[in-house]
Amino acid sequence: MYALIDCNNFYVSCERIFRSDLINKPVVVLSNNDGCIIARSNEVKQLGVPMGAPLFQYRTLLEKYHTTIFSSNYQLYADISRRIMMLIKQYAPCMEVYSIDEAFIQFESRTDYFAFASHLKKIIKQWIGVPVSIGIAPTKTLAKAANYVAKNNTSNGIYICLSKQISLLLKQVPLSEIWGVGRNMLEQFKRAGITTSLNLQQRCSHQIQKKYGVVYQKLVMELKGQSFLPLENIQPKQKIMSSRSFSYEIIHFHELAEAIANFISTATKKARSQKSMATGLQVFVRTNRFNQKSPQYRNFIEMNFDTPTNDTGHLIHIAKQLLKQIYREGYRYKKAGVSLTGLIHESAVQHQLLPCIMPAPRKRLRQLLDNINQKQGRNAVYFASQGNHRTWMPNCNCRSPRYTTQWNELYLVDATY
DNA sequence: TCTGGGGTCCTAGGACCC
DNA sequence: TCTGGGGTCCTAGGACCC
Repeated sequence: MYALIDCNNFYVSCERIFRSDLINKPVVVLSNNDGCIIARSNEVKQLGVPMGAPLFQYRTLLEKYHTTIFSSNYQLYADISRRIMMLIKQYAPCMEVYSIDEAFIQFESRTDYFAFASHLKKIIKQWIGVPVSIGIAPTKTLAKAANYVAKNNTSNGIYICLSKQISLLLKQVPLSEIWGVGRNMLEQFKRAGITTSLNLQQRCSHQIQKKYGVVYQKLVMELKGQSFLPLENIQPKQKIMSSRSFSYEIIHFHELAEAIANFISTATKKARSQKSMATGLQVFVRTNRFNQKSPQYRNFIEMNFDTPTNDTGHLIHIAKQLLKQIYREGYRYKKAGVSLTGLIHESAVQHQLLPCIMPAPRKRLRQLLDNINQKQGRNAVYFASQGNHRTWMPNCNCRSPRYTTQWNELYLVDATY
């Protein structure tokens, strides 16, 4: 059997840990640059505010209901997530961390599913402060569906589906909510007369495979109760991306280059932390696609290396050369980013026959930089090309304190002393 | 005025091999 | 006019996820 443990309105719940005054009050969390609404409390969902909606379209409505608005605080959310996952792991060693707010666990059949789920739910609320929903079923896809019912159709946030009860479960889950059915497939299925989860479950999996491919064959088998998707281990990323929308539209090359240098710094740091080297680099820029009045331009360039690297300085240099090739004067750039591609493990690097371009001292330098930044805080030391002011950095005007990861932002219990 | 930032997998088709 | 029968690897694009 599988269980899916999913945090309720995760980012909002993280904010509420330290703001108990906001429980049962409308709360939203915004994307980078304070652009879109990416997490909503139940009160806000009930107002009809959709996921991913631009803030400016709903600001009046939110203000009318005295909604508390937060910029995103990823350091906080990542730390809370880490604590929850560690706690779950104590109860269920066979575990897959599926996303920042979801984990699958697998266990042998037992008789006390409900007691087990209730205990887990209670302990996570008590120790961490985050409410979760738990769905239990014979396959991962069905556990996802059970979690949907747990969240929406139950009062205790737990739903258990045994093998014989699959039809009863699927009757409560719209096809659009089935894991793996996106907007496109929903349309395609609809044209084939498949409009409900049960319709899809009852189709012959071979015919589904012929028409839609092996992905959807597995999906149908999973809906029938036959497990095809195993728990997966955390794999090193195959590519690492870093990009941002700017707080204003950038015109000058040097500002764009400064932003790109920062993206390289972020991406290479991630690559080093998973002991990966990049064999390729992509750089892209684009103007504001929503501002149809100003001329539009977007471009992308990539380069592959003979010698894999994760050296920040080296990659900043290359990225700047690439940026020169796609930068055009006269445009107003709103977004840019980089991707490290073809990542391979350090130990798998094939060295060149001819002298390596990356002498050993660079490796020591990289380690030193990472160590200092680890101890002293992000960007305690950085490359000059990353700039000092970074005025282009996305807005985050309503970010809460990073209560659990920054000494100077600790939760203040009493300020009298 | 204001519109996020990441990822994965699969398939079809072309280039190339013997 | 006639023109084999296998393979592999790579890439672009399309689908999905949070």
